[in-house]
Amino acid sequence: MKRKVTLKQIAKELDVSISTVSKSLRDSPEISEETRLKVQAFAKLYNYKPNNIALSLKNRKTKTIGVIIPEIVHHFFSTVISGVESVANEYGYSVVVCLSNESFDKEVINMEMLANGSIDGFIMSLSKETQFKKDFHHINEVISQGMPVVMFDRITNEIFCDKVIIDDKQAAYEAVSYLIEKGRKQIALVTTADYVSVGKLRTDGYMKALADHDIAVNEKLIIRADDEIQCKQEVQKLLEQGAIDGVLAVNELYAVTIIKTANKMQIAVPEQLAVIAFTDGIISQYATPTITTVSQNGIKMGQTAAKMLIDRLEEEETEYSTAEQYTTEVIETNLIIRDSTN
Amino acid sequence: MKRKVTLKQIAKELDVSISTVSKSLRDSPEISEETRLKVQAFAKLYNYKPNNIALSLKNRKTKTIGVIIPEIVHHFFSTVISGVESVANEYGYSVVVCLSNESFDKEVINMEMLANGSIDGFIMSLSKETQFKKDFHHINEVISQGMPVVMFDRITNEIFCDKVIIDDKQAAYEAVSYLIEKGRKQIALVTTADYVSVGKLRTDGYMKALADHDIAVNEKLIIRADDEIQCKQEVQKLLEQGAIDGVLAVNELYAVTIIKTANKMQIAVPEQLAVIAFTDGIISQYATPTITTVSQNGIKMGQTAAKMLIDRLEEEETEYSTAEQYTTEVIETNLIIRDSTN
DNA sequence: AGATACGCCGAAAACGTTTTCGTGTTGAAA
DNA sequence: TTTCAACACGAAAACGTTTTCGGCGTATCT
Repeated sequence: MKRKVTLKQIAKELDVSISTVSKSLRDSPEISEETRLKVQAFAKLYNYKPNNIALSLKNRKTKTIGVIIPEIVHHFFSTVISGVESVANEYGYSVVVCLSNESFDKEVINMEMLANGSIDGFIMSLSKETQFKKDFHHINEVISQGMPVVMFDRITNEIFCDKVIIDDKQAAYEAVSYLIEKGRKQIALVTTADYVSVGKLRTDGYMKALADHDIAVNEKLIIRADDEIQCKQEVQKLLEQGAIDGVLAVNELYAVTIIKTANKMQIAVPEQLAVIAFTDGIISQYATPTITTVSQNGIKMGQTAAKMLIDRLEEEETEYSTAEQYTTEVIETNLIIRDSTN
Repeated sequence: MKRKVTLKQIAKELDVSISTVSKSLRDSPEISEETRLKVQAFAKLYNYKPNNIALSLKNRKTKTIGVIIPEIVHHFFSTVISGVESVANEYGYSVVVCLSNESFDKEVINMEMLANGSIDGFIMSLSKETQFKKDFHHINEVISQGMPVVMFDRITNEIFCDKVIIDDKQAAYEAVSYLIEKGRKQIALVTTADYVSVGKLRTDGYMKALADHDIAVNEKLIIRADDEIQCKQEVQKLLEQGAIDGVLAVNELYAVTIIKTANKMQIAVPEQLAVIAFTDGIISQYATPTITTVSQNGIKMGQTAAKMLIDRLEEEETEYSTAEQYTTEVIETNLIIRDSTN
């Protein structure tokens, strides 16, 4: 078991100073070619690699990005991580992932843990509980310490930082409009509680689409479901009443639940009921019928967020940071037409 | 923008030495109560938190676990991460995730990057390319430097380290046996190339089940598909010949592809074709019909791997490490019966 | 009174780097 | 021969901690 070799050991072995070794390895012109080559050869032989921790301490930067998300077992969030990871790596950054499990406390703990020197900046999406409590002190804390934060998807306007989102309202608007154009007249919206930021926006888009097409909003057709069971029950009621011929579900799980419910009631999808889901994921691609979705492009969100954060980090370096202007990038969505609409 | 406060700053402010501050904050009995309380109050006021990097450098350990997986946009791997994260957090460890994207080179680069002091140990699953090349020098490298490695799921016997796997052979055996018990006689196996370690084992289990039930193995019923398109084509051929009434697919995607193919050919699942998939994930739960699966319990795999690694790390601490015995934990699988079998 | 003990605190080393500055040697120019 | 620049290298500080050791002042014991 040969431990990692350090500059000091090389120096001692070669009977030169640590400085000489360091300079040699960094090809400093201060060092004679003879010494330089000798040191380099020795270092290569012993497979010397500089210690990241020591570098981090010295440079006061870690080249690491912290990502905090509510859940990783969630196709959307994994795609975001995937996107973050790709551009982070491209720029020589590592990624550390922490999960809040939708819990405020865990979100706070994780942030504090990472904020103490472990990372250079954050990319995060708020937990449900945080959105509910509207308590963002932990985020303001790290920002005020000069650590850049980029929020994505589940954001809040109460925090000033860079953000990347999709235009939830517009996306919902387009989805509902599509249903209307296809001749649907009684369109339900199945969403989550309003305190989840995206839920509210999607509801707004739904309403606007109806209004623009001169369809009256029927509050009974707006279902706020906490889980799939509730979703199923509520939708079943509406279907029994023959009250709907189209539905926009706020996520894939709800959409597939709705389709299954309809099937069980001998209601054909898409003939009698057209379904569109937010969040394009695996399920929509493999459900029967395949589901028309609003694609969120998590990869691109992740890539954009990472790029914004890294720009912020490198800009800081050059201390030009009078440009304290935060920006919000909007990632375009698009409707992926599949078999659950016609 | 108030930068994080350090011991040095507190010391200067309070006109004591750095040592005194450090000791006060760690409740050392060396320090008088008066000084101690004064320092603690001041530290609390300025929200002092020790710098992790400095601690890592001093203690030569980072309290961080490195996880390298082939893909994160994959339900199984995300559940594993989720499991790792939960027990890591419980023991005060962070998790940094790197993706190999099934590429050997990226796997090597990521490992070398993390191995230089960034983490205390690895949890990893081999990329396809690595399994194909059978080049494990990068893993042996870190192990020989005294860094513990735990491999899970996609492992190799050529590396000596702790491992956590499922009994792929046994699981396949049980799945096929179940099909046979349900009266299926012509059972196909749809798998991947044999160099993927789990592929080989599952094939073995399939063969053994047939043999134990006195059914001759028909090589034509063993399909090695590189992707879903190939899977579809091959299965379609078999179905046209009426050659099969049951199938074990090595993953969910293949299973759902097979079901869709059958549906299109007016072949009823499960009546005319029973389907079982390896890897219980989202798709199986929401496909139509829902799919009977071999559950892999990624969460538990992750938890077990994390526990093994942490045990290894803390054991090292006490330098009792004569126990250089590596163990392999086998996570039990179970068949989740759904609607694709009867 | 002198020796001893103890309470309280600071200096310094260590972790592994990078970098600035200083210093000794050499050779050439004056 | 003196002066000076160029060259090659080393010492030391710095990043932020923890911890060992030593020291000083006061109180206690003989």
